[in-house]
Amino acid sequence: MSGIERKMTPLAFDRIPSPVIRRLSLYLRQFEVFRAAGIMTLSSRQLGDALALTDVQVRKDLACLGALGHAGIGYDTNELVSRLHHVLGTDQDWDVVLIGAGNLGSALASYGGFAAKRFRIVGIFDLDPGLAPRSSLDAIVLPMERLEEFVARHGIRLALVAVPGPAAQAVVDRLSKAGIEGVLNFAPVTVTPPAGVKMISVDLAIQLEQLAFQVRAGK
Amino acid sequence: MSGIERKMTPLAFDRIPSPVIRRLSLYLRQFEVFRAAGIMTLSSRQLGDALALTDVQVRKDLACLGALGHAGIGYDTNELVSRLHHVLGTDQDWDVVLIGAGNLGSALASYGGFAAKRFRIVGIFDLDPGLAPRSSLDAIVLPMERLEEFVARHGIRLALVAVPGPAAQAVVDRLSKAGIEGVLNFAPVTVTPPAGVKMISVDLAIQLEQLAFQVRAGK
DNA sequence: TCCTGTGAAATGCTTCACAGCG
DNA sequence: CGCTGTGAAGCATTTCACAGGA
Repeated sequence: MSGIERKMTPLAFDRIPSPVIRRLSLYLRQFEVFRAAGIMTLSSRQLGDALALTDVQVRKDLACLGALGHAGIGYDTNELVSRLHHVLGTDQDWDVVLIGAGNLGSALASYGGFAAKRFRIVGIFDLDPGLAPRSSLDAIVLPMERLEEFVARHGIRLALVAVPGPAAQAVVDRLSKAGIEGVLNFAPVTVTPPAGVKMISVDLAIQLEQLAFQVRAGK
Repeated sequence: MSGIERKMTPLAFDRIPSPVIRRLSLYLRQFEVFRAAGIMTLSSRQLGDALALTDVQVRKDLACLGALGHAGIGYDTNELVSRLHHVLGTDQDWDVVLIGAGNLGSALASYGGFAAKRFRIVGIFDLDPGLAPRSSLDAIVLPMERLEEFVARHGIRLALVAVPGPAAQAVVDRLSKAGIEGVLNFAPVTVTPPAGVKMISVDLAIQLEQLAFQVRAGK
């Protein structure tokens, strides 16, 4: 297959059901594991076993990207990795700003997992720019006043928000005005995304609470 | 349980649909916000507006806890807060161990949000116990050898795993043998939970990837 | 035979429409 | 009236069953 590469048509991404999109990231992660192990081809069954999904579900999901499987063989590891990166948007570099250089913020700043997916934290902002969060940071902590200019100058579209809860909504509103289009919010409060801004919120305490529920329910 | 209050029947928690359970944590967080503002009663409409959900969905969800609303009035803030805490399991203290005292691990150790929900990190374990992660920690970093004894002695049921990806599966297996029943995993790999262990995984890079997708798709 | 892809059935969740209470 | 609770309808997602290629 792939003489020179397959077509990479944009496809109708907006019609992929969101449960599928969430799983695509898992497929990608898993394909990369198998590829690193030198496995060139993978069946929907193998992939499903690894991720605790059925083989049919894997096939239905991957079919959303177009017919990429090979009957009798499975899916080509390299092909799927690049296809999934393309669909998910990680076939390009993304510059990101981080707001908040406290405990969580500095952990995010030095977290290696982002760089592995081509996300680069190019600016860190905090009310107190004196905070030198941790040892080796790629970026320096800047005062909030510099935010708008920095975002505009670098054409940044994504932001990580790791500020205290009470500050979060105002920060997100300000980011929106500065031109940010996507926010990954770690503040443990409900934040209403301004028009035109996509937001995903991760509340660590809520995740633990959900786990406690499952453990108690034996579910 | 407690004299006056409502009955707090266990109900059939295991039949609450999981999308509902995820939202219950959001309702709880929101009820607490309104309660802190001195608001004693809340309608499904108000709650829905705050969380970008329809009023019907809020009512259907809360109906899973039994008929707690008051027609013409709404839901009693105090009543719902304690009911939700009871259902979700945060009406009791949970002792938690943390495995991994690197960047993310030490941020988790000093994250205030857990304590606010009555989760207490009582032990931190790392291959390198010399790591004194950050300033004021409630717990000291212990060597991995002490894990089993510690978990057994304190009767701990929940663990946070913030170790490097390649170590995660082995750590989770070991935690399971030590008696842990629930794992909140931050390692960016697929981990298969041992029998009898509930697991929730949070992959920060995947969240950012999902956000990038949404931004690019304009969806 | 081992595999993918896909209509069709089954399931689960959300939304609608409305009965009923304070 | 305003607001809850709920059967029924409407949608979305998952699972089933099977056709067909290598």
